[in-house]
Amino acid sequence: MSITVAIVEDNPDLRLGTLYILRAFPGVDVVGDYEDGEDFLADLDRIRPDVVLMDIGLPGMSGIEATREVKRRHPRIQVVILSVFEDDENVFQAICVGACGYITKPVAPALLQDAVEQAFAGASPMSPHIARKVLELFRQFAPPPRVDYRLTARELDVLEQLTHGHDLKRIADMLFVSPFTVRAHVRNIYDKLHVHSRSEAVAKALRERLVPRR
Amino acid sequence: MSITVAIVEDNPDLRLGTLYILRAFPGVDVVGDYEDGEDFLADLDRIRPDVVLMDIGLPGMSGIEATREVKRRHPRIQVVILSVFEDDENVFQAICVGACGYITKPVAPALLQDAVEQAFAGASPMSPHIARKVLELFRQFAPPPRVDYRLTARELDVLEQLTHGHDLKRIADMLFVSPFTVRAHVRNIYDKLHVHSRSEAVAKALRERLVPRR
DNA sequence: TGAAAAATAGTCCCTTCGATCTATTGTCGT
DNA sequence: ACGACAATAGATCGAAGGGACTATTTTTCA
Repeated sequence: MSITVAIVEDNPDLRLGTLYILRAFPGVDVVGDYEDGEDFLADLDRIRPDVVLMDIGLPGMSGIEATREVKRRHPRIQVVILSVFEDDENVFQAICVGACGYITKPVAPALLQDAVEQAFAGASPMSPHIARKVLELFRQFAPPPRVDYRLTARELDVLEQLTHGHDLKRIADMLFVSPFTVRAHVRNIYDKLHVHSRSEAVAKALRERLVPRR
Repeated sequence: MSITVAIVEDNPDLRLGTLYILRAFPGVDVVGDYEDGEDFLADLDRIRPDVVLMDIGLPGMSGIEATREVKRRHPRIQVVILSVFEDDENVFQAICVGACGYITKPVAPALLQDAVEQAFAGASPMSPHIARKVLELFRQFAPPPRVDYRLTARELDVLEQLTHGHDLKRIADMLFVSPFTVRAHVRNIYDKLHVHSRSEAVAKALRERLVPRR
């Protein structure tokens, strides 16, 4: 039983090159090659490949959007991004829409075979440079070594309300205290965070995860 | 100029095996091998390797803890985890303490050389299975898909400055325009984001990643 | 059981902000 | 060449915020 693969790549040379390279490998069966996302998605339900090799820079819909649609319709299909782009935004988007791998072009033939097999086996083929980007992005979202500003529980209550954009009066109402009290807490928060305005405090609270993100 | 490498691995066979394998490669210079984290850290300031190959399951302090200390003292040192563990928790911890790569043992000699060179070059050597785990972990922390509020480039400039806590005058100075102009942009931002205060706009910008988080 | 810390409430003064306007210039796409 | 939109600049007014204070009550904890 071969691994069925579809290729989505607008550059004819790259598309055909990839096609012929994969044909050389036993165990891999290319069931379709497409020059844009629309054509591919029109065929998707019929061909149902195990693995999709997806370019990002396509005419019409982008490879990111096409990937989103693939995963929406067939979550078990493994999509590997093959792209010249390696900027944070594309990597981030690719992960978020459900790509299982990300390789920068050009791809050596042996790596291409590895990528298909790894993707099919439930692993993630990924270029080392991309992996680094993923790690860096990850650290942005993971709980960072949080600094202890010695905020009291009440101060954290107030700070969280500040991040919801409420003014002193509204916060006072929600916490059942006087606006003067809230103001006092806010002042203490400013001192402890070493900031001088509401927006700076809110930014620090969110960037350093002093309060829940949502 | 060789890449200097330190090895931390308690199993003598694996440690010496790794050592001798790396010795076979020109361009790589093993400057120390250690059987636990404490010994390694005692030598760290003296040997200052470019790359550390770190086991996780060590006697005494774990490789995770040792990695945290390495990155605290020398942030530019690249630590690659070599471990038999591939559970979510170890992968997660390794990333959080600053490891730049994660490879599961046993490691083929050629991969070992690649790993050292990639780590030194600012990339991240990572086994495909680990990469998959990282992607899955990433999606657990992934923020919601970014909404397009149709903010203009200039409005995004202003919004980003707001998240740094600056007031209108300072932002005006930095963007070389009048405070009135900044004020106008801020108003348009409020309209588009459907918010009514500075802190609410800042919170929305950071929570929904409309501006870089750091 | 005290002292320290936190939470509470208040005043005064000045600055900044937010809402609502008008208006000119520049740029992009059809 | 025109319309739509963006960027720029400005006025006015009341509301809210921020700095610098004081002061009482409650909680915590050694």
